[in-house]
Amino acid sequence: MSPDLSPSLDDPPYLRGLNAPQREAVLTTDGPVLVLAGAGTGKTAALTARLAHLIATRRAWPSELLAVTFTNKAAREMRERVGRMIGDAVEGMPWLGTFHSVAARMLRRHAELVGLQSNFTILDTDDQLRLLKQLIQAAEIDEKRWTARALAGLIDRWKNRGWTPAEVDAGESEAFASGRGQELYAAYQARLKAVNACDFGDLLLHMLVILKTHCDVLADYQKRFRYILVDEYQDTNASQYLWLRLLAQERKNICCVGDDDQSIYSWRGAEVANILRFERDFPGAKTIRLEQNYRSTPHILAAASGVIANNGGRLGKTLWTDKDAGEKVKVIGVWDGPEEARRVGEEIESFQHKGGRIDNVAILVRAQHQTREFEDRFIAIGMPYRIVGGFRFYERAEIRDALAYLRVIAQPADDLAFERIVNVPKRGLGDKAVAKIHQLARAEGLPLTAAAARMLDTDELTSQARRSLGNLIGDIARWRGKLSELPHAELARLMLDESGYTAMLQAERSTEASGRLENLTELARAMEEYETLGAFLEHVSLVMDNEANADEAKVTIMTIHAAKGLEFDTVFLAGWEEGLFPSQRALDEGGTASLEEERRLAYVAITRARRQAVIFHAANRRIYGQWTSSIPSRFVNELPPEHTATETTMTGGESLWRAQWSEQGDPFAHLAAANATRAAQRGPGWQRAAVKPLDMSPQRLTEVKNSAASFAAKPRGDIALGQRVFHTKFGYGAVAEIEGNKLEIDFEQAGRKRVLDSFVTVA
DNA sequence: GGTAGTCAGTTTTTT
DNA sequence: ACTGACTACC
Repeated sequence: MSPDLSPSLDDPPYLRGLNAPQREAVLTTDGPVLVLAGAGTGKTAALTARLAHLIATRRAWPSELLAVTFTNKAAREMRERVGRMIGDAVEGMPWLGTFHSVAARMLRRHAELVGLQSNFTILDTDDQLRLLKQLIQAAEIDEKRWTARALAGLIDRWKNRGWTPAEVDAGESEAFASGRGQELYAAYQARLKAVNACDFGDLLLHMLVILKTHCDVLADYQKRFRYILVDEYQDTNASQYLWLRLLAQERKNICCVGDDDQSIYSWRGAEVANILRFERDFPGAKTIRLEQNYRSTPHILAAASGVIANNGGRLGKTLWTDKDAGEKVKVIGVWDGPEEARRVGEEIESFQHKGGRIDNVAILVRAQHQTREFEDRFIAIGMPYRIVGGFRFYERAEIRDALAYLRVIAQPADDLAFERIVNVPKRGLGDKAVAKIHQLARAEGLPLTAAAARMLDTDELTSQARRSLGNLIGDIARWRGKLSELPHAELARLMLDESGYTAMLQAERSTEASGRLENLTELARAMEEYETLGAFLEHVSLVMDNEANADEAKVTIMTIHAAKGLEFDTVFLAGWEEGLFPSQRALDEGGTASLEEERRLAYVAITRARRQAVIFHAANRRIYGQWTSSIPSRFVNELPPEHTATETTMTGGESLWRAQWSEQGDPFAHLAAANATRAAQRGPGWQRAAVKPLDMSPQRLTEVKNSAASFAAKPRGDIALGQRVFHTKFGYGAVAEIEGNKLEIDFEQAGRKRVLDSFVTVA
């Protein structure tokens, strides 16, 4: 059945203004659909109309639609636009969100199936690295040669591919510390489970494992989701792909929207192959191409098309527009970085004098460090600017500290949070004391807060440290008690005061410190918008964006990656030089595949412009403090000359550079994407297993809350009264009394002390 | 146990 | 050039 695509007066509002392919994308509701949407072709309009259509025609209730995006921004935009079409019904769309937020929502309902409690913590990169570092040290691996960052990257890659530790083969494992990668991955997962936490990759991987191994859970979701909608499909990784394929298998009503030419995230696991083989994955799939561009002028489109045409293996689209030709793409060669910044500044000023609004102007760079040059210049000339990316609100140290306090209260097993705050502000609990607590926690299998509480009954710590730790533990217990009485924002303020954190910042008396205090006030205020502390912490870990001053008109400076999905009247594309863009790393390591991704980046960059794109390249650039001469990017040469206007500030002109520049062949012509199928074959099959309903009763939650304090002592068998033992601090002694795992020992040098049995060895 | 000075590693980034 | 981590000192 083919839907009627001709516009008519009876059209519901959501169809108005859509062109024929867009209407087809909306009205082809059943069966698999792939929408290939080129840059600026009204993809989001079609997507939101499709959701509205499904709801308006009663094909599905809002709660029966699964709609996933990659960024919170895209999710928010979709929610708003659907809301405008269908009104409040959008409130009932719990499954519209990012992959990670949807997966987290699911995982909280089934956490126990992978050994977590439903209030699990979602770790950020910082926590993750600290944890991995501990594991690397514990495994006695040289942490200089094998860094935590490298391991984190590797584990992330494995998770992106949908591999649990058991699915990592020896060859892959070889990639870290001579084959110990898998072992460390397994240890990491065990530690995460022990502290009731997971990382971003786990949100998807755990859900994938659950769907694979619990077919009743899978069947439930397959039944629930009548229609599935996926945005930016070219950015999905293997694990997301497998997750989608499982969920769509039953009804096969899956609509994926994407553009293979805009796939720029392979370095974080995205596999363009997913979109390229959609028709094979879902036989009978209908492919719809959106090719009419509503954004850019013909010159800009032609320039972008000319560049991207150099890539192989594309699905192929021909963008067209009915706009007037407009201005050619300008290519400007300059002497060095500072001159580039100066020229851009001048161009913007003249744009301003002609009546242009500078919030319609963006400077796009390849790498974050390039933003500095522009920042310096704009400060000098008083041009208002805004740098997107960089430090986000929730990544600031003071915010992370405050969050760690909250996590210690909300999630008793969260050792990483405890470690972060144990000596912030300084309370005389340094590495030595923390190491002791760690040792005990490990020996007894306790969370750190519980181990610390136990430690207070002993003479292990110096009296000063003990007093200090006692106060902290007492405070934590008190705060936990207040959790049920006090609004959580109030509790946060109370904690920051009572812990001495605010006082610490006040004592600093610097401008930064007062900014930090303001940030903390802001944090507490943000908390008021959330029902529970748990909901707030979830928001923070999933939605790390910074919504601040958007009022004043400013020039936007950002990376090309950050600009994806945005558009501006005028776009300045800086640093188009070999080694910078395409990046040296892409040239050295990734072969053709990397180079093609850089080229897609160039395509994304050019297509951000509505009216004018200006490309810069400098002859000299300072890289890591060294001045280096550079040649124009090959992408400059790929621009069709009839659509560009070239200009140079150098004598001799651009031909000088072109003469130096010679075509470079590519020695690497391979890149395997062979792993997705492998993971699918490896699955443990469709085992039957009972699913316990999630217990969210108050009793259960209290149990969880108290569990930190209620671990039973396990006395060890090799110690009896009178046993001669050795203690690293107090030396040799004889056991005088035993009470559970607490010992009274008469030490030969130090006298009688109370210690825990895990600190002594039989002498 | 806390603080000041020396040395390596430097894309892109969202969740 | 810059940042973060580690070592040497107080």
